[in-house]
Amino acid sequence: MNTALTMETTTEQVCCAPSDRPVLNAADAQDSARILKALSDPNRLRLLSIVKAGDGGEACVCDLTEPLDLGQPTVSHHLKILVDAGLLEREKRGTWAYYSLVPGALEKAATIITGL
Amino acid sequence: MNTALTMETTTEQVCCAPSDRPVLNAADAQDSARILKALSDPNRLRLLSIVKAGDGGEACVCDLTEPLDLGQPTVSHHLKILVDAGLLEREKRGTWAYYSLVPGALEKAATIITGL
DNA sequence: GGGTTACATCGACAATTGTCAATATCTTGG
DNA sequence: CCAAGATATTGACAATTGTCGATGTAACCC
Repeated sequence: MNTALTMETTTEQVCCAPSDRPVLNAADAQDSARILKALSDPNRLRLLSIVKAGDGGEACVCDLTEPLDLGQPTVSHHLKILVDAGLLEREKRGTWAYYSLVPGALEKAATIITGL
Repeated sequence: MNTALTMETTTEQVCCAPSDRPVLNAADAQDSARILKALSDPNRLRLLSIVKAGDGGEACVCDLTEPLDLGQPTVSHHLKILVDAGLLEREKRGTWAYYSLVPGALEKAATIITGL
């Protein structure tokens, strides 16, 4: 919303002087939050874990529906969120859709946190 | 945290170890998701960034309300979520409440992601 | 004590989210 | 082409979330 973060020269320093160090701006924060929001659901974390541990680092939806005890549309929905966040990639082979981790995506997501 | 303590006695490694791989179970997933959920909001990310960049690694609410363009109750609400998640700690000095990062908390949160 | 300041809590509200049932789409096999 | 299977999409719903205004609380100052 407010992309204009103009620093007005206020002379009142009642509490503690804020230091002008590099601070996450609103736009970058929204970008980072979108990725972390995809990681903030327990079922999606389990999906990533199962995919990562899967044979060949991939898994199809039929392998993911059962261990999570969720309906198939719900699993597809979560997978879509993870793909949109750039964490998973989808490859369709025949009737099945295989999901695998995007290389380096999890490390990049972790860097968002440590690099705050 | 590392549950891989099964030091196998020089047995032959099969290339495709079948079923029981270390996959995140439901309880751990919920724990991890709670921490990551606290990090999944852009304003909370900015709060952490401002606190981290603040003088002495801390900041009081009066320094946090203005740059986020949020009301004071909303900032307090976000700060409570971050404290409950174990990411921030609160210290009251006089009238002011100073928030600072819990040492190692961000790194631990990042490990949740990379260690999936 | 009374007023002011800094922060927390409460109650309400709209927006978002996670889930499912139903349906659509797409691929393979007969 | 038709049937069956795997996955995606849609629509609906309850639950959660982010935000604000009003109020409560606690510490400081006159």
